[in-house]
Amino acid sequence: MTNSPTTKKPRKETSSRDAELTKGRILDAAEDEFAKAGLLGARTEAIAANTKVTKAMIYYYFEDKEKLYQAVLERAFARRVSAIQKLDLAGTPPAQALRLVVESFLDEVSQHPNLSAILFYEAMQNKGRFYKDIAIATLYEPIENIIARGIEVGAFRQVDPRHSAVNIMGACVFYFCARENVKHLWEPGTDLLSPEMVKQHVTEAADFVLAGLRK
Amino acid sequence: MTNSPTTKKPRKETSSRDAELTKGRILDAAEDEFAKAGLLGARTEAIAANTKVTKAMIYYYFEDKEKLYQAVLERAFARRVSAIQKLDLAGTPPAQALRLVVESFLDEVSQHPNLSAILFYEAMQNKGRFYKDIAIATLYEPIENIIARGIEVGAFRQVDPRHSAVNIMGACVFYFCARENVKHLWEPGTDLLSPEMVKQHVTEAADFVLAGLRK
DNA sequence: GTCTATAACCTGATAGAC
DNA sequence: GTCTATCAGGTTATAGAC
Repeated sequence: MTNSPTTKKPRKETSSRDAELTKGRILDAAEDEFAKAGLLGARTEAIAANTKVTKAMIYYYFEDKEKLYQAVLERAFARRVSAIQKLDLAGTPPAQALRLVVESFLDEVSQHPNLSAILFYEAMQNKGRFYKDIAIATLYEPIENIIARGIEVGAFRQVDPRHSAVNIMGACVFYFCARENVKHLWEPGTDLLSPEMVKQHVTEAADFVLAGLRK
Repeated sequence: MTNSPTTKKPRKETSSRDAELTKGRILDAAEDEFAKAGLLGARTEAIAANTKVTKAMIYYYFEDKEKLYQAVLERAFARRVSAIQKLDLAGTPPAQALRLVVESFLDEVSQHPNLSAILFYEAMQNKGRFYKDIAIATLYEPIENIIARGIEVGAFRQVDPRHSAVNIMGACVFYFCARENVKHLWEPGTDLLSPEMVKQHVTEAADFVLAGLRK
């Protein structure tokens, strides 16, 4: 908002003093911490430790822990919303449309694995207190609608679209959420977020979902 | 261990003073609390509040919060182990066997919805620090083996058994874990743990899984 | 076995100097 | 904008009476 011509000028290089940078760093560290521990378990001290500034800065920029949490959710959902808006779901045949949403969602989760964990914590501990409506609108309803359409057209089995949408989400995100646990199923040292592993999961999950509904 | 003949005699009815009863109550309350908040977020105070005894009893019987958590996990897994041992998986054709494990697992989760939440928290927060091995042996490996067999026999598609096992677990438990959030998809006041809703989920999930693998 | 009281510590949040 | 210091309240865990 300041129009001062000095705004863009790099300041002393000694100690970084940049509002946007600091704010961004806090958001990044907070996203990590909330993904690991949820709103309840997250520690502001731990967030600060992964930042190049002190704990006091969290309160300076975000007022309190809960507001910071909401800011993290907002940023994460902004990505989700813009991703889903790019898809022309209504104009695509159901089977293809379903693959589109699932793959779009999985691609995003692959690039931001924190999202699925945060969503899950939010659903489990906070009962969707903060993001309920937007989550339903961007995650479940699009899938539910496609399934309903697919049944009408005779492309999908006679399932309950709502239950199916929920189960599909589960099949998609579980891998990411539980990765630090299920990784023990694979050879020691296997990174479940490596490009190859992620690619395989996306393929497997999308195929699984499509096969599960197809008539 | 005490052989005293007075052991079974009911004591004064005034103030219940029964070791096993108290221990059981603490375990029950703890299971609820850990399912809601995870090891990290759980409050011993909250556990005590849902017991008819005080917080001090938790430490008297279980030493500390982490030991109590482990006791809860052990009890929950004992149920899982005994349930899976009752099934004759090796002697049953793959498709049927898979339906058997999935339904057995879902039935148990239906009756003890806490299990799925605890498993999930354990996987996410604690990275399976406490129950990793037994979880793999009782949850993932049986499914993985059936899938591998089903592919050999030509009953299932050519999938990766390991990835599929993980995705199947996700499709099964997500409904229970996220119930307080996804319930907003249904009419207000809908109880996702009601017998009808649970029955529908079990049917939908089992069908979905089978259809997703069948050739 | 169960309680009350409290110690010891942790964590969110703020004040005030720079 | 950033830091250090610190407070207030919450939380685990224990001591000791009954």
